[in-house]
Amino acid sequence: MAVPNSQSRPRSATLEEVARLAGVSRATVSRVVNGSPRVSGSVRHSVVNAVEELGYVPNRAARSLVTRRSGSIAVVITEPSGRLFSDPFFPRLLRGISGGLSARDLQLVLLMPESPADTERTATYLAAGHVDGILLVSLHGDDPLPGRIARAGIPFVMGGRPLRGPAASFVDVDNRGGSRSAVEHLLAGGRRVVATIGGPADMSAGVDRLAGYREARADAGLPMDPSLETAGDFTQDGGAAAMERLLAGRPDIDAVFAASDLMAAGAMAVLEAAGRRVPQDVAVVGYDDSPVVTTLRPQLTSVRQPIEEMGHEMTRLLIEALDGAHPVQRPVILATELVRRASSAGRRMP
Amino acid sequence: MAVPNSQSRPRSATLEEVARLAGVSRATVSRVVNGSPRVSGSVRHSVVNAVEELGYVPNRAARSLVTRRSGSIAVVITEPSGRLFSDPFFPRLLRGISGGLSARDLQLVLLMPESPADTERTATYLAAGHVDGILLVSLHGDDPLPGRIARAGIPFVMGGRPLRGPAASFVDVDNRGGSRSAVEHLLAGGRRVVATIGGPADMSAGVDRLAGYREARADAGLPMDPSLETAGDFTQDGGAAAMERLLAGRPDIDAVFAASDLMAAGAMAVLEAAGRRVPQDVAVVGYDDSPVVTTLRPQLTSVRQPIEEMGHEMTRLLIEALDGAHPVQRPVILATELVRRASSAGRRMP
DNA sequence: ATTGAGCGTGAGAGCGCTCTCACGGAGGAT
DNA sequence: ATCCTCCGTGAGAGCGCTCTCACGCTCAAT
Repeated sequence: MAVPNSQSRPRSATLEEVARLAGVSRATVSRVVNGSPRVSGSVRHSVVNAVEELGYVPNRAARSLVTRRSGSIAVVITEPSGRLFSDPFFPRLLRGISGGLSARDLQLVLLMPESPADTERTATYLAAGHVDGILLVSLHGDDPLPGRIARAGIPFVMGGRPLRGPAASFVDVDNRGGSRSAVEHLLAGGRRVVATIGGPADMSAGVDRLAGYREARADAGLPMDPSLETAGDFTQDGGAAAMERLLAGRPDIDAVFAASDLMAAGAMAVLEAAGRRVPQDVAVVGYDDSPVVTTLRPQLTSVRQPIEEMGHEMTRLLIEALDGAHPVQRPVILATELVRRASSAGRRMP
Repeated sequence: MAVPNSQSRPRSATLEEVARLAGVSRATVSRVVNGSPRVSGSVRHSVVNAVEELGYVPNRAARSLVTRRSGSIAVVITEPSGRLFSDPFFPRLLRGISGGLSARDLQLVLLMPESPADTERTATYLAAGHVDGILLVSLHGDDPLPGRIARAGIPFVMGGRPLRGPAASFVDVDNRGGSRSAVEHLLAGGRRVVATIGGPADMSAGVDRLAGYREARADAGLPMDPSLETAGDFTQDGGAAAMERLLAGRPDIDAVFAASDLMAAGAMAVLEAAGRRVPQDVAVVGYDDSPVVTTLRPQLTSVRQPIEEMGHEMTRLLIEALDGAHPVQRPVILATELVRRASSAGRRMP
């Protein structure tokens, strides 16, 4: 058992003490603290003074014991290690989320389950109602969390379109449109053998970006060609391995669209090693427009996603769900933008 | 006022209900749930059954109301935006911290104050005792948080040696030794005009890495030379600007040690633009050994820091402080390792 | 047999807060 | 003058838990 050392720490003032000092009842102090309008000016004033004099801060535990609200929301990032290290996506998303929170006095609790055991613990924790709402990020198809949470009746919002699971609010970027614009750009630049390195097939970001690639080809009258499609795991190593597979099967490739910048970086390294010049021999386009793109040589053309805004929207939707008695489930899709750089310079100059 | 929608959600079972089902008192259920040894086998068994049948999960608010412990610890990252986006340091550190937590049933609360107003809110929140302990990361010299927290008597551990402020436990890497080894490596490779791009002067990581650079020079009989020293802010842009300053003042530079990989990347871009070849004309060494180093051409020699381990150690120290009645203040310094890559290949072959 | 120690269990207080309800007084309508 | 309404305030219950204390039982020591 842990040693109870709480006694040694200074205990802050209680409502009771403030009430005594101000010469009113606990109920009145509570009203003032919580901004109730039903308090006369003079009483409010003396209460405020007492609060300041004692440095009173409400005890959250006591408050949430009766209100059944914790005043905090959880962000759950379910990522089997690896990406969390290298992908700038997460810090940016967190920033957006935390920015959206600033107006409300809500605390952000970050949970990063990795093992199935972690996920189980996390599910229990969440289902126990220890947070008022949940943001789920980086979901894979088979994640049990959305189901568990939905059953427990806790409001939640997902980042990225869920492939399956219960109906719920989510925020996503226009993955399909983004990759479409990337591929259209490559075709417009005179490229004819355009391959793709897709994302994981169990994530909507992977599925949708592949769909956009196929659509752009179809619009240009190009049939689907399995020898030009392969998948990675969004990491640099995964991108390199994918590029090797593509090159082995289709040496005539003259453009590659990778579903993440890191995969594009891996692909470029492999192309370089294989003696292919970028962009002269093979054009490359990435996805994310992460900071890494400017360190690459040549600099990488990439699909920019409004990641901070995505986080911000997620928070907004969740707060809406927290406030409204009627939980409205709705998707929010954010637009992407192709940022052209040297890695995909066209063959024929316009 | 917020709409109270808590009523609509299913309420989980209480101790009372479990006790009734198991035919014992609340106190006994509490003992079982908290693993007290003073319960007979048969009673324990029937309580466990009742707990499972009802899906009982203790209410944290009620528990911490009486125990005066919240069961959570905060990680406070005080970073004026910018770096949080691009620097892989933070996700890695968080991973280490959260890994160190897994044994204990502690929740991680992440706080990222950016503005002074945020910092104020955060200080109030923390001082109110809403968390049992605090991890402070990325502290700048003038941060008011350590003082506030120390005064409130809440256990905390800092990441990185504090430049000033109250005595406290901290975990740091051997910044001085790390940069020493980097500069020694450059000198051993036949470089003679070795410059440095240091970190911010208000952070110990900046101060200590500069000290290591000077020490290595002194050991080699080279005097301190202000024209070879400049400082950046750990970002890529900052590194680029610093490199430009250096090059303008000392065109004869043949090596640069940058106090972060991102600054090294910025420096390399400037060198390239200036027509200097890396490593033939100018050798470059970075610090962090972050994933970005392998995307650079040539690949970047860098000082590897055990960042995950640092997070892990911070958690360990904090838990120690939480458990022990006597808060021992002590520093932990972790070793670094120079990882040699192409960007600093020696001039004379050994 | 008698005492006492020790152990498992229950009763009950109380953590600090919110919220309902009742109450008294002011002020308007009759 | 009487009644009713409304509003500011206080009393008090109770949220779910932990923890102290007391009780009764068993079993060894006398």
